[in-house]
Amino acid sequence: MASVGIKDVAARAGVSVATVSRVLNAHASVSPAARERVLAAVDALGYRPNTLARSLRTDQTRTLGLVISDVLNPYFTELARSVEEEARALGYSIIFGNADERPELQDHHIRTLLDRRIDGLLVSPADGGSPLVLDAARAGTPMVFVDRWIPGLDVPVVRADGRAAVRDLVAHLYGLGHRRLAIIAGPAATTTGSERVAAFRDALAEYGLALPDAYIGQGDFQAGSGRRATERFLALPEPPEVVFAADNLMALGALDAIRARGLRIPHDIALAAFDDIPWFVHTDPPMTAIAQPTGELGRAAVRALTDLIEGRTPESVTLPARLVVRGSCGEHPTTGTTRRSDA
Amino acid sequence: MASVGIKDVAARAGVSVATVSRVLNAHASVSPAARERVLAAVDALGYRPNTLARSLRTDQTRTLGLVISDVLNPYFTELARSVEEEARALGYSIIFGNADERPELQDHHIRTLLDRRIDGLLVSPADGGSPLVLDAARAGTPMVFVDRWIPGLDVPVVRADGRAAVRDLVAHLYGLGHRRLAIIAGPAATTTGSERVAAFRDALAEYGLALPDAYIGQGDFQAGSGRRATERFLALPEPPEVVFAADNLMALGALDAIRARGLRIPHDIALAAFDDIPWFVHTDPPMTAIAQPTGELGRAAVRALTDLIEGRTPESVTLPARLVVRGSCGEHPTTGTTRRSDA
DNA sequence: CCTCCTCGTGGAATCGATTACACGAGGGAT
DNA sequence: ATCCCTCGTGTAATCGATTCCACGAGGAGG
Repeated sequence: MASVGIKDVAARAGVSVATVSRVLNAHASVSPAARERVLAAVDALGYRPNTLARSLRTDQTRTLGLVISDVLNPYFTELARSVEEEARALGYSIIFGNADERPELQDHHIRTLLDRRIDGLLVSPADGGSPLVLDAARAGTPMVFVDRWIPGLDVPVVRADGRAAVRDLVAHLYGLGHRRLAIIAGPAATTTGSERVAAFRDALAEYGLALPDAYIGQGDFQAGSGRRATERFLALPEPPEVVFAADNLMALGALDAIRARGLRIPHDIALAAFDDIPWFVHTDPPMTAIAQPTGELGRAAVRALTDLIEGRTPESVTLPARLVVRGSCGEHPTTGTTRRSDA
Repeated sequence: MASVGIKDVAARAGVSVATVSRVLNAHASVSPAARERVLAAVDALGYRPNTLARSLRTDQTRTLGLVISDVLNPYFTELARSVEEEARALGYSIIFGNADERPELQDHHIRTLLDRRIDGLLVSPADGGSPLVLDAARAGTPMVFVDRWIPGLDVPVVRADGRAAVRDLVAHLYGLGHRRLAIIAGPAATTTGSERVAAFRDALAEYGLALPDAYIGQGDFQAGSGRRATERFLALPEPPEVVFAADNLMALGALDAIRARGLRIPHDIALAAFDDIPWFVHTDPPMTAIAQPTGELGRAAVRALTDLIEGRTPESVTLPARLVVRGSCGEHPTTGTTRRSDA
């Protein structure tokens, strides 16, 4: 039971704990003979340093916290995966927290992570201004926002810019003859929630199209809200011809609602989504979507955070998203095909 | 910068650190007056106990490790979510590790988790006998297997039994007139990899059907392998009429391959999958799948592990999986519909 | 031969908590 | 009045590492 500690190693190697620590940390001046004996003892005893004790003493954990908005969202799991990968390559571990799009759960995880004395925090804030996040930022906790951010804070932001892609999407829809376009927005308290609506409205304006309030559904980035918003659209006296979901889960909900009504896509109504995921190639019909460079974002975010931690000065990063046209918005008159891009 | 410690609280409250610790841990005998002053000081200073120090001293972290096979697999993210939820309700935190179906990565994470002195480990082993896992189990690390397991170890297992559902699936396929049935298996080193093939073979035998080697594709539970196995099936002189993928990602790969060949489901070939996910309702066509009670499994696994940690004796849990018929295997002659179940 | 570095090493303080033990005050029983 | 508990509290040891400082040995330079 009593796990082996540095003292046991020292005893077996016939040296002091100081020397053991020195060889373990590649510190200066240890004789080859001593090093040899220590290494042998470590090996024989199967010694593993206690990271708790080490971190307590050195005041660093070589651990990063990542609070994502929703584990069930494939976009965020891909992000999480790339974050962990890059962190591992840089010698850090990641501890994840899943906010489930709930601010109080987000705060719970941030609190836990801070209590664990992580070296830095990667957050995709579920709301616009959790006091905890603000405090942590001001208290100097190394922090980087990824995907979403909170304005007015001196915290680097790593994200995708979807404005151009949204413009491309609207052009595509307009070219298909659609005029009544609706959007299912994310929470207004999140940057991605409001920005995507703004980008959509601006793009519509370029075509002389308005975005009436009735065509803005309030969602929360989860499937259920996409379903409800879509049902409301379909119940309108003049329903939209296109529904644009601000993330992939709300698009899933929209699919549910449209299918439940017995309508066909894109014949009866068109659908498009922000965030591209592998399943969109195989939905019925294949989904036109805006793809983010997710892996790049995750890696850039980790690099920014480790820069911050190790005393370098990171920059915010903005990468472009791009439109991937498939069949869910209708056949393109010029090409006569519903499929322009797939796996 | 110097974060506030228990000493600062003690000083401000005019008591000793022992007293502070006692009120914080709801220990016996502290006068109401002292408790009051301590609480006030904690509040005023924004004191948070250092979990590293606490854990070092008490030799417990109230943290569980969960090593999942693949974060990109919706089945495992759902599992992870329910595990975290139940653990939180029980007062534990979860640290995740993603093995990406790679044994060496799995071992990396187990090593890291053990180094962090987690109180217990939840594993879905990516291979049949990592020495690390065996050692940890024998060394008495509280451990529970979930979904997959390693035979011959005295470790509780929480999993779904798919045998009955697989039998139902084969009955369904047979009833539809299919006779040449193929399977894309998971790694033989995993229990789920070999069990699902065995269940499938046994069910076929009940109908007097054989499972030739050529109809067993070797996959690794990831999309790419599903694609390759399917391509091989399709290149056969006598290709199967049905492909049954042993998990949802390989089914995704199979869809890619089938689509790339320009074939139609279920007209040219039928497809079914183990693991049901929300997207399967909307694939083209909707996917017939075997659904596991994922949330139940996660919760049961956490309860088993905490039982183990807290000195109770947990039991292994086996829950039944069930068949969900949709359209991907063909129209049912008696019902004349392709959709029997959806969202 | 003496002095002065450098090198390898060990002793002991330290990180921030928990907790065994000791101790003094106050109250009840005799 | 004395004895003995109980209650509230503080002192100090402890968890397992890292690291400052001191010290002795040995080599180089004068």
